Amino acid sequence: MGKHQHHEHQGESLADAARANLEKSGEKWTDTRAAIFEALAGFSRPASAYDIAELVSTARGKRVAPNSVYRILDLFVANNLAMRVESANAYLANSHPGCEHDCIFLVCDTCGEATHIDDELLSQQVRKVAKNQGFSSIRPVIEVRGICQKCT
Amino acid sequence: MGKHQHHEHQGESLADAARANLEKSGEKWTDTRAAIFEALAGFSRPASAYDIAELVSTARGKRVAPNSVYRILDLFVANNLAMRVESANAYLANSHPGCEHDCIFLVCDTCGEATHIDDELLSQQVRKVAKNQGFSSIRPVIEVRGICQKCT
DNA sequence: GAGTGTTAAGATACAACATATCATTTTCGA
DNA sequence: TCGAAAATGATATGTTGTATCTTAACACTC
Ligand SMILES: [Zn+2]
Ligand SMILES: [Zn+2]
Ligand SMILES: [Zn+2]
Ligand SMILES: [Zn+2]
Repeated sequence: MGKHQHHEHQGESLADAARANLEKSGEKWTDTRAAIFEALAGFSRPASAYDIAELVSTARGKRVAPNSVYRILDLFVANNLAMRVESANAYLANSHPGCEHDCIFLVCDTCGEATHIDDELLSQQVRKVAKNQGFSSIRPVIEVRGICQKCT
Repeated sequence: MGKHQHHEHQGESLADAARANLEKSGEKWTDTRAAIFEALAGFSRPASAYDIAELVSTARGKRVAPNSVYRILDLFVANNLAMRVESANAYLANSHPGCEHDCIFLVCDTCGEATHIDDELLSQQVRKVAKNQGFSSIRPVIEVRGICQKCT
Protein backbone atom coordinates (compact mmCIF):
# COMPACT_ATOMS: atom_id res chain seq x y z
CA MET A 1 0.00 0.00 0.00
CA GLY A 2 1.20 3.47 -0.84
CA LYS A 3 1.69 6.30 1.55
CA HIS A 4 -1.58 8.02 0.70
CA GLN A 5 -5.19 7.00 1.16
CA HIS A 6 -7.25 5.53 -1.58
CA HIS A 7 -10.14 3.18 -2.02
CA GLU A 8 -9.50 -0.24 -3.43
CA HIS A 9 -12.63 -0.63 -5.48
CA GLN A 10 -14.02 -3.89 -6.73
CA GLY A 11 -16.81 -5.19 -8.92
CA GLU A 12 -19.63 -2.78 -9.65
CA SER A 13 -18.03 -0.07 -7.59
CA LEU A 14 -14.78 -0.31 -9.54
CA ALA A 15 -16.52 -0.02 -12.88
CA ASP A 16 -18.43 2.99 -11.59
CA ALA A 17 -15.25 4.65 -10.46
CA ALA A 18 -13.61 3.90 -13.80
CA ARG A 19 -16.58 5.31 -15.65
CA ALA A 20 -16.62 8.47 -13.58
CA ASN A 21 -12.94 8.94 -14.19
CA LEU A 22 -13.12 8.44 -17.91
CA GLU A 23 -16.08 10.76 -18.29
CA LYS A 24 -14.31 13.38 -16.23
CA SER A 25 -11.76 13.48 -19.06
CA GLY A 26 -14.50 14.08 -21.61
CA GLU A 27 -14.41 10.51 -22.90
CA LYS A 28 -17.47 8.34 -23.31
CA TRP A 29 -18.30 5.19 -21.39
CA THR A 30 -19.60 3.12 -24.27
CA ASP A 31 -20.93 -0.44 -24.14
CA THR A 32 -17.77 -1.80 -25.72
CA ARG A 33 -15.57 0.06 -23.28
CA ALA A 34 -17.67 -1.11 -20.37
CA ALA A 35 -17.45 -4.71 -21.58
CA ILE A 36 -13.71 -4.50 -22.00
CA PHE A 37 -13.22 -2.93 -18.61
CA GLU A 38 -15.38 -5.56 -17.00
CA ALA A 39 -13.43 -8.34 -18.68
CA LEU A 40 -10.13 -6.79 -17.70
CA ALA A 41 -11.19 -6.31 -14.11
CA GLY A 42 -12.41 -9.90 -14.00
CA PHE A 43 -8.98 -11.35 -14.62
CA SER A 44 -6.90 -12.03 -11.54
CA ARG A 45 -3.71 -11.86 -13.58
CA PRO A 46 -2.45 -9.48 -16.20
CA ALA A 47 -4.52 -10.16 -19.33
CA SER A 48 -3.38 -9.82 -22.91
CA ALA A 49 -5.42 -7.89 -25.43
CA TYR A 50 -6.23 -11.20 -27.08
CA ASP A 51 -7.40 -12.75 -23.82
CA ILE A 52 -9.78 -9.87 -23.43
CA ALA A 53 -10.93 -9.95 -27.05
CA GLU A 54 -11.80 -13.61 -26.70
CA LEU A 55 -13.62 -13.23 -23.42
CA VAL A 56 -15.63 -10.22 -24.52
CA SER A 57 -16.47 -11.79 -27.86
CA THR A 58 -17.82 -14.89 -26.14
CA ALA A 59 -19.65 -13.00 -23.44
CA ARG A 60 -21.45 -10.75 -25.87
CA GLY A 61 -21.91 -13.27 -28.65
CA LYS A 62 -20.43 -10.64 -30.92
CA ARG A 63 -16.86 -10.47 -32.06
CA VAL A 64 -14.58 -7.71 -30.82
CA ALA A 65 -11.47 -7.37 -32.93
CA PRO A 66 -8.12 -7.25 -31.13
CA ASN A 67 -7.29 -3.87 -32.62
CA SER A 68 -10.40 -2.42 -31.01
CA VAL A 69 -9.29 -3.90 -27.73
CA TYR A 70 -5.87 -2.33 -28.13
CA ARG A 71 -7.42 1.04 -28.87
CA ILE A 72 -9.57 0.89 -25.79
CA LEU A 73 -6.78 -0.42 -23.57
CA ASP A 74 -4.60 2.45 -24.76
CA LEU A 75 -7.37 4.82 -23.80
CA PHE A 76 -7.66 3.17 -20.41
CA VAL A 77 -3.93 3.41 -19.80
CA ALA A 78 -3.85 7.05 -20.92
CA ASN A 79 -6.65 7.79 -18.45
CA ASN A 80 -5.24 5.71 -15.66
CA LEU A 81 -8.02 3.12 -15.64
CA ALA A 82 -5.54 0.40 -16.46
CA MET A 83 -1.84 -0.28 -16.44
CA ARG A 84 0.35 -2.17 -18.83
CA VAL A 85 2.75 -4.74 -17.43
CA GLU A 86 5.64 -4.46 -19.86
CA SER A 87 7.43 -7.65 -18.95
CA ALA A 88 4.22 -9.63 -19.47
CA ASN A 89 2.82 -7.87 -22.54
CA ALA A 90 -0.41 -7.65 -20.64
CA TYR A 91 -2.74 -5.32 -18.80
CA LEU A 92 -4.25 -4.91 -15.35
CA ALA A 93 -7.25 -2.90 -14.26
CA ASN A 94 -6.34 -0.08 -11.92
CA SER A 95 -8.13 -0.79 -8.67
CA HIS A 96 -8.04 2.87 -7.75
CA PRO A 97 -8.64 4.75 -10.97
CA GLY A 98 -7.88 8.43 -10.89
CA CYS A 99 -5.10 7.95 -8.44
CA GLU A 100 -1.97 8.57 -10.44
CA HIS A 101 1.35 7.11 -9.47
CA ASP A 102 4.19 4.95 -10.73
CA CYS A 103 3.27 1.36 -10.07
CA ILE A 104 5.59 -1.49 -9.23
CA PHE A 105 4.52 -4.95 -10.36
CA LEU A 106 5.80 -8.18 -8.94
CA VAL A 107 5.02 -10.89 -11.46
CA CYS A 108 5.21 -14.58 -10.64
CA ASP A 109 6.90 -16.61 -13.36
CA THR A 110 5.03 -19.70 -12.21
CA CYS A 111 1.40 -18.68 -11.73
CA GLY A 112 1.39 -15.38 -13.58
CA GLU A 113 -0.22 -13.47 -10.73
CA ALA A 114 0.93 -9.88 -10.37
CA THR A 115 1.21 -8.02 -7.10
CA HIS A 116 0.77 -4.30 -7.38
CA ILE A 117 2.92 -2.16 -5.11
CA ASP A 118 3.25 1.59 -4.76
CA ASP A 119 6.41 3.07 -3.35
CA GLU A 120 6.60 6.75 -4.01
CA LEU A 121 10.08 7.07 -2.56
CA LEU A 122 11.47 4.34 -4.75
CA SER A 123 9.81 5.49 -7.95
CA GLN A 124 10.94 9.05 -7.31
CA GLN A 125 14.50 7.80 -7.09
CA VAL A 126 14.13 6.08 -10.42
CA ARG A 127 12.72 9.26 -11.94
CA LYS A 128 15.62 11.19 -10.51
CA VAL A 129 18.19 8.89 -12.06
CA ALA A 130 16.58 9.44 -15.45
CA LYS A 131 16.31 13.16 -14.94
CA ASN A 132 19.98 13.34 -14.06
CA GLN A 133 20.71 11.84 -17.46
CA GLY A 134 18.73 14.56 -19.16
CA PHE A 135 15.59 12.54 -19.79
CA SER A 136 12.17 14.14 -19.99
CA SER A 137 8.62 12.81 -20.34
CA ILE A 138 9.71 10.17 -17.93
CA ARG A 139 7.69 7.00 -17.50
CA PRO A 140 9.30 4.53 -15.10
CA VAL A 141 8.86 0.81 -15.69
CA ILE A 142 9.54 -0.94 -12.41
CA GLU A 143 8.72 -4.61 -12.34
CA VAL A 144 10.10 -7.69 -10.70
CA ARG A 145 9.98 -11.18 -12.14
CA GLY A 146 10.28 -14.02 -9.67
CA ILE A 147 8.41 -16.73 -7.80
CA CYS A 148 5.63 -15.66 -5.47
CA GLN A 149 5.17 -16.97 -1.97
CA LYS A 150 2.27 -19.25 -2.91
CA CYS A 151 4.31 -20.93 -5.62
CA THR A 152 7.44 -21.47 -3.56
CA MET B 1 28.42 4.55 -13.43
CA GLY B 2 28.11 2.06 -10.62
CA LYS B 3 29.93 2.12 -7.37
CA HIS B 4 32.46 -0.52 -8.35
CA GLN B 5 35.26 -0.61 -10.86
CA HIS B 6 34.95 -2.33 -14.18
CA HIS B 7 36.28 -2.08 -17.66
CA GLU B 8 34.04 -0.79 -20.38
CA HIS B 9 35.23 -2.94 -23.23
CA GLN B 10 34.68 -2.24 -26.86
CA GLY B 11 35.24 -3.82 -30.25
CA GLU B 12 37.76 -6.66 -30.37
CA SER B 13 38.44 -6.37 -26.68
CA LEU B 14 34.76 -6.71 -25.83
CA ALA B 15 34.35 -9.84 -27.91
CA ASP B 16 37.43 -11.30 -26.25
CA ALA B 17 36.05 -10.60 -22.83
CA ALA B 18 32.70 -12.09 -23.81
CA ARG B 19 34.40 -15.17 -25.14
CA ALA B 20 36.47 -15.63 -22.03
CA ASN B 21 33.40 -15.31 -19.90
CA LEU B 22 31.35 -17.77 -21.86
CA GLU B 23 34.12 -20.35 -21.95
CA LYS B 24 34.62 -19.96 -18.24
CA SER B 25 31.08 -21.35 -17.89
CA GLY B 26 31.98 -24.37 -20.00
CA GLU B 27 30.16 -23.07 -23.06
CA LYS B 28 31.68 -22.90 -26.50
CA TRP B 29 32.51 -19.79 -28.46
CA THR B 30 31.33 -21.01 -31.85
CA ASP B 31 31.43 -19.11 -35.13
CA THR B 32 27.70 -18.49 -35.02
CA ARG B 33 27.87 -17.22 -31.47
CA ALA B 34 30.80 -14.99 -32.33
CA ALA B 35 28.94 -13.57 -35.31
CA ILE B 36 25.83 -12.92 -33.28
CA PHE B 37 27.77 -11.28 -30.49
CA GLU B 38 29.60 -9.09 -32.98
CA ALA B 39 26.35 -8.04 -34.59
CA LEU B 40 24.73 -7.33 -31.25
CA ALA B 41 27.70 -5.32 -30.04
CA GLY B 42 27.68 -3.36 -33.28
CA PHE B 43 24.23 -1.92 -32.69
CA SER B 44 24.13 1.34 -30.81
CA ARG B 45 20.54 0.68 -29.74
CA PRO B 46 18.80 -2.36 -28.35
CA ALA B 47 18.50 -4.81 -31.24
CA SER B 48 15.72 -7.31 -31.81
CA ALA B 49 16.47 -10.95 -32.56
CA TYR B 50 15.22 -10.34 -36.09
CA ASP B 51 17.50 -7.31 -36.55
CA ILE B 52 20.41 -9.51 -35.60
CA ALA B 53 19.30 -12.43 -37.74
CA GLU B 54 19.11 -10.16 -40.76
CA LEU B 55 22.46 -8.53 -40.17
CA VAL B 56 24.30 -11.78 -39.52
CA SER B 57 22.66 -13.49 -42.48
CA THR B 58 23.78 -10.71 -44.79
CA ALA B 59 27.26 -10.43 -43.33
CA ARG B 60 27.97 -14.14 -43.64
CA GLY B 61 26.08 -14.75 -46.86
CA LYS B 62 24.40 -17.60 -45.04
CA ARG B 63 21.03 -17.51 -43.40
CA VAL B 64 20.75 -17.62 -39.64
CA ALA B 65 17.24 -18.46 -38.54
CA PRO B 66 15.64 -16.27 -35.88
CA ASN B 67 15.15 -19.20 -33.56
CA SER B 68 18.89 -19.82 -33.55
CA VAL B 69 19.38 -16.18 -32.69
CA TYR B 70 16.93 -16.46 -29.83
CA ARG B 71 18.68 -19.54 -28.53
CA ILE B 72 22.02 -17.83 -28.56
CA LEU B 73 20.70 -14.60 -27.09
CA ASP B 74 19.16 -16.61 -24.27
CA LEU B 75 22.54 -18.18 -23.68
CA PHE B 76 24.17 -14.77 -23.69
CA VAL B 77 21.66 -13.40 -21.22
CA ALA B 78 22.04 -16.44 -18.96
CA ASN B 79 25.80 -15.91 -18.98
CA ASN B 80 25.66 -12.20 -18.59
CA LEU B 81 27.08 -11.36 -22.00
CA ALA B 82 23.90 -9.55 -22.97
CA MET B 83 20.83 -8.04 -21.39
CA ARG B 84 17.25 -8.02 -22.52
CA VAL B 85 15.42 -4.70 -22.49
CA GLU B 86 11.89 -5.80 -21.67
CA SER B 87 10.07 -2.65 -22.63
CA ALA B 88 11.72 -2.74 -26.07
CA ASN B 89 11.62 -6.49 -26.81
CA ALA B 90 15.27 -6.14 -27.67
CA TYR B 91 18.78 -6.91 -26.52
CA LEU B 92 21.99 -5.08 -25.67
CA ALA B 93 25.53 -6.40 -25.42
CA ASN B 94 26.91 -6.17 -21.92
CA SER B 95 29.91 -3.88 -22.14
CA HIS B 96 31.43 -5.45 -19.05
CA PRO B 97 30.64 -9.14 -19.29
CA GLY B 98 31.14 -11.16 -16.17
CA CYS B 99 30.23 -8.24 -13.98
CA GLU B 100 26.87 -9.20 -12.62
CA HIS B 101 24.39 -6.62 -11.44
CA ASP B 102 20.84 -5.38 -11.94
CA CYS B 103 20.88 -2.95 -14.82
CA ILE B 104 18.72 0.10 -15.26
CA PHE B 105 17.92 1.09 -18.83
CA LEU B 106 16.78 4.53 -19.92
CA VAL B 107 15.19 4.13 -23.32
CA CYS B 108 14.44 7.08 -25.58
CA ASP B 109 11.01 6.84 -27.21
CA THR B 110 12.22 9.06 -30.04
CA CYS B 111 15.61 7.73 -31.14
CA GLY B 112 15.53 4.33 -29.47
CA GLU B 113 18.93 4.76 -27.84
CA ALA B 114 19.28 3.13 -24.45
CA THR B 115 21.43 4.43 -21.63
CA HIS B 116 22.69 1.78 -19.27
CA ILE B 117 22.90 2.73 -15.62
CA ASP B 118 23.94 0.77 -12.58
CA ASP B 119 22.69 1.80 -9.16
CA GLU B 120 23.25 -0.90 -6.64
CA LEU B 121 21.42 0.97 -3.89
CA LEU B 122 18.33 1.46 -5.98
CA SER B 123 18.18 -2.06 -7.34
CA GLN B 124 18.68 -3.48 -3.87
CA GLN B 125 15.68 -1.50 -2.70
CA VAL B 126 13.61 -2.99 -5.48
CA ARG B 127 14.79 -6.47 -4.57
CA LYS B 128 13.89 -5.78 -0.98
CA VAL B 129 10.35 -4.74 -1.84
CA ALA B 130 9.87 -8.03 -3.68
CA LYS B 131 11.47 -10.04 -0.91
CA ASN B 132 9.13 -8.43 1.61
CA GLN B 133 6.24 -9.79 -0.42
CA GLY B 134 7.64 -13.28 -0.22
CA PHE B 135 9.11 -13.39 -3.70
CA SER B 136 12.13 -15.54 -4.51
CA SER B 137 14.33 -16.01 -7.60
CA ILE B 138 14.06 -12.27 -7.95
CA ARG B 139 14.95 -10.59 -11.21
CA PRO B 140 14.30 -6.83 -11.17
CA VAL B 141 13.24 -5.10 -14.37
CA ILE B 142 14.04 -1.43 -13.95
CA GLU B 143 13.64 0.66 -17.06
CA VAL B 144 12.60 4.17 -17.87
CA ARG B 145 10.88 5.26 -21.05
CA GLY B 146 11.20 8.91 -21.97
CA ILE B 147 12.90 11.42 -24.24
CA CYS B 148 16.66 11.62 -24.10
CA GLN B 149 18.62 14.84 -23.89
CA LYS B 150 19.68 14.73 -27.55
CA CYS B 151 16.08 14.40 -28.71
CA THR B 152 14.66 17.17 -26.55
C1' DG C 1 -36.41 15.13 -39.58
C1' DA C 2 -32.58 15.41 -43.35
C1' DG C 3 -28.02 16.75 -43.82
C1' DT C 4 -23.31 16.99 -41.97
C1' DG C 5 -19.22 16.44 -39.22
C1' DT C 6 -17.10 13.83 -35.52
C1' DT C 7 -16.00 9.96 -32.75
C1' DA C 8 -16.21 4.91 -31.94
C1' DA C 9 -15.92 0.50 -33.53
C1' DG C 10 -15.47 -3.20 -37.07
C1' DA C 11 -13.02 -5.76 -40.84
C1' DT C 12 -9.05 -7.04 -42.77
C1' DA C 13 -4.47 -7.42 -43.58
C1' DC C 14 -0.02 -7.57 -42.19
C1' DA C 15 4.21 -6.71 -39.34
C1' DA C 16 6.91 -7.93 -35.40
C1' DC C 17 8.14 -10.93 -31.75
C1' DA C 18 8.64 -15.69 -29.96
C1' DT C 19 8.51 -20.78 -29.54
C1' DA C 20 7.95 -25.79 -30.78
C1' DT C 21 9.52 -29.70 -33.26
C1' DC C 22 12.19 -32.35 -35.86
C1' DA C 23 16.26 -32.89 -39.03
C1' DT C 24 21.07 -32.18 -39.92
C1' DT C 25 25.69 -31.01 -38.87
C1' DT C 26 29.50 -30.56 -35.84
C1' DT C 27 32.24 -31.78 -32.03
C1' DC C 28 34.66 -34.70 -29.26
C1' DG C 29 35.85 -38.44 -26.49
C1' DA C 30 36.03 -43.69 -26.39
C1' DT D 1 36.16 -44.58 -36.74
C1' DC D 2 32.27 -44.91 -34.16
C1' DG D 3 28.64 -43.18 -31.34
C1' DA D 4 26.73 -39.80 -28.17
C1' DA D 5 25.92 -35.15 -27.23
C1' DA D 6 25.72 -30.44 -28.44
C1' DA D 7 24.85 -26.86 -31.82
C1' DT D 8 22.56 -25.21 -35.58
C1' DG D 9 19.17 -25.33 -39.36
C1' DA D 10 14.54 -25.74 -41.50
C1' DT D 11 10.00 -25.18 -41.01
C1' DA D 12 5.82 -24.27 -39.01
C1' DT D 13 3.04 -22.02 -35.96
C1' DG D 14 1.69 -19.15 -32.07
C1' DT D 15 1.43 -14.58 -29.95
C1' DT D 16 1.53 -9.65 -29.81
C1' DG D 17 0.84 -5.27 -32.08
C1' DT D 18 -0.25 -1.80 -35.97
C1' DA D 19 -2.04 0.21 -40.29
C1' DT D 20 -5.73 1.28 -43.18
C1' DC D 21 -10.02 1.66 -44.64
C1' DT D 22 -15.04 1.07 -43.89
C1' DT D 23 -19.15 1.31 -41.33
C1' DA D 24 -21.95 2.65 -37.42
C1' DA D 25 -23.34 5.71 -33.79
C1' DC D 26 -23.95 10.15 -32.22
C1' DA D 27 -24.65 15.03 -31.89
C1' DC D 28 -25.50 19.37 -33.90
C1' DT D 29 -27.47 22.40 -37.26
C1' DC D 30 -30.77 23.79 -40.28
ZN1 LIG E 1 -2.22 4.83 -4.99
ZN1 LIG F 1 2.94 -17.68 -8.19
ZN1 LIG G 1 29.02 -3.01 -13.42
ZN1 LIG H 1 16.66 10.14 -28.15
